Amino acid sequence: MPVTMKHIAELCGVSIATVSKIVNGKYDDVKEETRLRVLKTVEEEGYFINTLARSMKTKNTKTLGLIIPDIKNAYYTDISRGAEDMAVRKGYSLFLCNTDDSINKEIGYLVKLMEKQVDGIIIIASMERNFEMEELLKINVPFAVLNNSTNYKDYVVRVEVDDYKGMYEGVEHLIALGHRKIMYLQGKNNLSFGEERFRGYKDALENHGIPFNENLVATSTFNVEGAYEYLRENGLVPETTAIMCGNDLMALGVLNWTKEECIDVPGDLSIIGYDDTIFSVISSPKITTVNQHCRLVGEILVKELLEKIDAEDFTQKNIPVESHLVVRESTGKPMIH
Amino acid sequence: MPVTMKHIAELCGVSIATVSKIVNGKYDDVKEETRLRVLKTVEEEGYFINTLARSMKTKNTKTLGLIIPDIKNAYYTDISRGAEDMAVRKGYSLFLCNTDDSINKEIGYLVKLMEKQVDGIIIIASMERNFEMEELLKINVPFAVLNNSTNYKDYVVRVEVDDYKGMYEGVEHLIALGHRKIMYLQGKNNLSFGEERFRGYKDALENHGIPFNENLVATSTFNVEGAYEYLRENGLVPETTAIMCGNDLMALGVLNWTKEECIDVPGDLSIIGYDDTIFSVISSPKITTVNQHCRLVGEILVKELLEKIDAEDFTQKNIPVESHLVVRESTGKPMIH
DNA sequence: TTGTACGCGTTATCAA
DNA sequence: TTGATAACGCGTACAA
Repeated sequence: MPVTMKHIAELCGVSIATVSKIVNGKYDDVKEETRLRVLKTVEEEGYFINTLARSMKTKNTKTLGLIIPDIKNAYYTDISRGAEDMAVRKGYSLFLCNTDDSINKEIGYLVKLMEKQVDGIIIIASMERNFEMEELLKINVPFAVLNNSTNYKDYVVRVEVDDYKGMYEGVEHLIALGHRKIMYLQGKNNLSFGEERFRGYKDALENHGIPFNENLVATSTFNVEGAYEYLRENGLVPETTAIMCGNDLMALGVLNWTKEECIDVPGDLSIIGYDDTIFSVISSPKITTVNQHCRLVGEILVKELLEKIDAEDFTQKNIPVESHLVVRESTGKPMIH
Repeated sequence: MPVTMKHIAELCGVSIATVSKIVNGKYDDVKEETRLRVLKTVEEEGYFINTLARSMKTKNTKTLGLIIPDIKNAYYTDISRGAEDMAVRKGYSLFLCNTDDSINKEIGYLVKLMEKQVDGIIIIASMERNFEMEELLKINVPFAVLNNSTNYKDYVVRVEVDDYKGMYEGVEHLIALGHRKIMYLQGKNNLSFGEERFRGYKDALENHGIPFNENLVATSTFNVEGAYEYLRENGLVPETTAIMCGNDLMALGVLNWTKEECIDVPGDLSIIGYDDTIFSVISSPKITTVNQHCRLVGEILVKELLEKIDAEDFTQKNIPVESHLVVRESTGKPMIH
C-alpha cells in the first residue's frame, strides 16, 4: 500500500483533511498534539506529498520548461545554470530540452511541456525555423524568449541582450588602439542578433570615419575549426590588423591559425571574441571579449517569467541587458612592419 | 473553459471514454468516421493531453530526475547531454538539478523529485556527504549512480568508469616514453574514484619497477587556477619530467605555468590531462588526456535505469565503461639537459 | 478542533 | 462500436 495522506490519516486516527492542513503548514486551527503526532507518522512512514494530485486541484505544477539548442554550447550552459538557479530559488523545477537547432525537436518539446502542464516555458529558439508549423502550434502557457524577436511573438517576457552595443564597443576599442582594417568573422546564423551585431560593426566604423568594406566581412561556423579553416583557406585581406569574431571559440580558431603562421597576437593581429566564456581566459594570450552576462540572462528570464505568471499579467515586457567589453591580452596597438 | 477530454467529447457528441481511446491510439474498436471527427476537433481546439491526470491512473510520469554537482563543469555537461538525449529517445523528460556539491541541496532535490513522482533518478553524488542525513532519507524510486559506491547503496544501476585503467594507461604511456619521475597532481576529492586513480598511478609505477614516491603526489583544486597556483608556490620536485593531472583544466593550469617559466612542453615536461574535454584540444600544445566517454556514460545511465524500471527488476547492476588514453601533443620523450 | 464530500482530468473495466 | 463509472491522491468549502 502506497504511503498517501489517507494512509497517514488512518494510522493517526484523523481525517485526510487534517493531514492535508498539517503538511501544508495551514495548522492554525489544529491542536498542537495531533499536529506533532501526524508529523511523526509522516516522518516514520516516509511520506512525500504527491504533487501530481495537488496540481490537479491547484492548477499549477511549479514546473518550467527550458528549451535551448544545446547545453554543450557554453553560452547555453551559462543561461541554463542561471535559469535553474533562479527556478529552485523560487520553488520551481526545470525540464531540460536540447533541440540541436531543429525545429521539429523544438516543437516536439513544446508539445511535451504543455502536456506536462508546465507553468511556463523559456525558449531559446532554434536556428532552423518553419513558420507554418509555428503558426499551427498554439502555446497555451506564458513563455519567455531571448532576443530573436521574429519568432514566438506572443511571449510575455523578452530579454534583449544588446548585441549592437557589444559589437560597437569591441570595434571602437580596436579603432581607439589605431586599427583601421578590421575584419568581422561572423558565425553562420539566421537569428536577429546577427543583424544587430552587423549594424554595430558598421556603425562603429562609420561613426569614426572608416568606410565599411564588405570584403572584410566573412562567415564561418561558430566553432574553433570553422574559423581556423576559413583562415587557412582564405587568409587575411592584406593589411588587416584586427578581427572581431562571432564567439570565443572562433577567436581560438583564429589564434590557432596565427600560431601556425607565426603571426604575433596582438602585435601583428588583434583578436576579439564574444561571450566571455572560460575559453577566453584559459588561452594564451587571454582573449579580449564581449561579456553578455549569460548566467544573469538565465536568471532574469526565469525571474521575470515567474513574476508574470504570479501576477497573471500577460502583457509583454522587454528587458534590455547590457553587454560590455572585457579587455585582456589579445588586443593591442597595431605594429606596422 | 479548459480544453479537456470532456470538452472534446461534448463537442463531438461522444463519450469521454471514446475520446480517450482515440487520442491514445487504442482505436481498434472505434468507427473510422468518429475517429476522424474527434481528431479534427482535437486539432481545432488545440487539445493537449493532461499527463498529470494520466499519471494519477497509470502510476508513472515518464519523467526522470538528473542530479549533478554543476552543469557548468564540462564533465557533467557531457553526461547531462547524453542523459537527456537518451531520455527523449525513450519518451521521457528530465528535471535538471545542480547541487553545487552541497549535501543539503542534494537532499532537497531528492525530496522534490520524489514529490514530483519521477519514475527514476540519476544521481551524481555531491562531494560533501552526511551519512546521517542519507540514512534518514529513503528514496522511493529506482535510481542510478556513477561510481561513488560508498553513497546510495540501494541503486539499481551503477556505471563504473574505469578510473584505475585510465590512470594506469596514462602513467604507462609516460613510462614507455622514458619518464621515471612522474608527478601526480590530483584534484581535491573525497569520492572513490580518487582512490582508484591513485591505485592506478601506484600500480603502473610499481609494475614497471619504479618505486612509489609520495613526494610526487600533490593535491590542488579541480581547476586552472588550482594547478597553476600549486606550481607557482611549490614548483616541481627536482628531475620531474612528467605530470598526470586530475582533469584537463588542471593540465591547462600546468601549461600556463610552464609558459611563464619558459619550460618546454613536452620537451622539458610532459603533461597528461583527464576527461578529454574540449579544453584538451583547443590548447597549444594539444593535451594528451584520458577519455571517459562522458556522453556515453550519460546515455547508459538513463538507458539501463529505464530498462530496470520497465522490467520492474530492482536487483543491482554494475556496468563497466572503459576509459582510454588519447595521445596528443603534450607528451613526448624526456629530454635530459 | 476535526471531518465529509466533491472535483480535478484521465484510464480502464465492464456493460449496453 | 460506444458509454457509464469507479478509481487515482489531494485541496477546500462547509458542516459538525
